[in-house]
Amino acid sequence: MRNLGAEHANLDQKVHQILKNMIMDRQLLPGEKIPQEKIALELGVSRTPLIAALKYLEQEKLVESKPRRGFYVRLFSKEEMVSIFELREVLEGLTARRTAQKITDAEIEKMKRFFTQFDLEREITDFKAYSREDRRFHTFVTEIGAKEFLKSILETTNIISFSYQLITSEGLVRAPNETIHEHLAVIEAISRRDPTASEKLMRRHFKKTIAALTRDSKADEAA
Amino acid sequence: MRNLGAEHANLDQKVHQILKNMIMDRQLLPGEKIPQEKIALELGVSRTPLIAALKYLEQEKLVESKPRRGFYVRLFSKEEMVSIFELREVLEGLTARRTAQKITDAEIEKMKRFFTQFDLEREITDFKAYSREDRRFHTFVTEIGAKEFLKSILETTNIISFSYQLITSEGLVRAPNETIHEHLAVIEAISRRDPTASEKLMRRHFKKTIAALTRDSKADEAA
DNA sequence: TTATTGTTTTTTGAATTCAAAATACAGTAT
DNA sequence: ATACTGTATTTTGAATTCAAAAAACAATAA
Repeated sequence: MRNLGAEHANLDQKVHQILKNMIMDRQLLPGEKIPQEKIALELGVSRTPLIAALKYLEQEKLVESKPRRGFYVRLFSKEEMVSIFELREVLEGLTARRTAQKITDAEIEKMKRFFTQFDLEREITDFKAYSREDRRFHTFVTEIGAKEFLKSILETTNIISFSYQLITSEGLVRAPNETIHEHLAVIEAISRRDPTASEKLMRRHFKKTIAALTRDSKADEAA
Repeated sequence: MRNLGAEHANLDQKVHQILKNMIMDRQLLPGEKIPQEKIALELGVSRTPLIAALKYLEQEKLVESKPRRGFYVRLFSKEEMVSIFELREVLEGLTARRTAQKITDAEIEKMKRFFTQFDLEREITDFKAYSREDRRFHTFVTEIGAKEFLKSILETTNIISFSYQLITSEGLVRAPNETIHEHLAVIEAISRRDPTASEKLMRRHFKKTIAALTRDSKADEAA
């Protein structure tokens, strides 16, 4: 029962971050009800900042409120997942374009080191490491290319797709050996500072994931 | 002092909508501080649902909270406005594509009636009517093409650009006689059910607005 | 006059309280 | 045993309360 109260000026963000982590770590499962009294006690705060955080998460679509019932961890349908990736397709496409325009030489060097830990000749089996690198890469591009606004929107969709990856865990949406080449192609285009190609490649990358999601079952790709 | 309390199960949304309207109607001006006690009294509710609504608006970027200072109506820099339109460019581009795929015959008929009130041969001088029609048209397309997710994001960006139009009021970003043709072209492409053309035209429509915004001053276009 | 310091008032962030609604439970009837 | 009804408990949505911080103001010093 770590006591957070009476330390920071505004508890909302802190509680928000903790809840977000709890959802991502699957301490709170999709569909599950969120026990307010219990969690408030656990964190050593009152229900007030907790509810504020829950309402924030509701807008982020990570949580759902049923009136007079309480808050529940949100559960995504496949249709919604497709919608989320469609969003990322256009948004991160735009981001890639801007990144190609703004990136510095030093950042290019940094970017080129992404995914170098993986051997292209062999099959990539460490899904966890790969999806972590995936996330780090997309975050990196976003940091450079997105203005405050876009970033806050992308953070939402990012986190959602992250939580999705954990859900279908073990099997990612697509095989790393397939997607790594797309990632490398994006890196190459941004390194060349080619905005149009960067955007196109980033969108293509997502389009393929969308196609994979749309193919009825998902039994095939993992191995 | 209309009393809202003790009527609906959840006051947050109601207060939220009222505040949103107050901002759009410019009863609360950009940069101005929002007096909580006063407004709570005016609406006949306590500060609790009011603060919840303010936090919602903060996520929508219509309001800004300075810790220990209170909430202020947000004021947008030109750079942010460009960022907002860039967002709309890709998002509504995607929406137009989906609309072209999903639209029914009846909806096409409805859509074709947009902007018919204006005479293409003459100069359009009723900016207010035109920008209302503009908003209605974009909302119409969004309704059809966007899934819940996209829609909630577009609502934010939409409303922001709306409030912007009021700010530069009188002079819109671009002259109606210029933009009306782009609108008609989008309508035509969607009527043909051509997804690619629809997306391209919608994006081009926004690209031009972005270009206009980027051109240093805005003294030229209105007349 | 203009700064500077100390005091009062206001306003915020958060806890607590409270009534209404929903849920869980127990006892009875079928 | 199962269904139904009425009561107790829990939990929610919202008001109220409270301490700490900020702003407004007044009095004094430069």
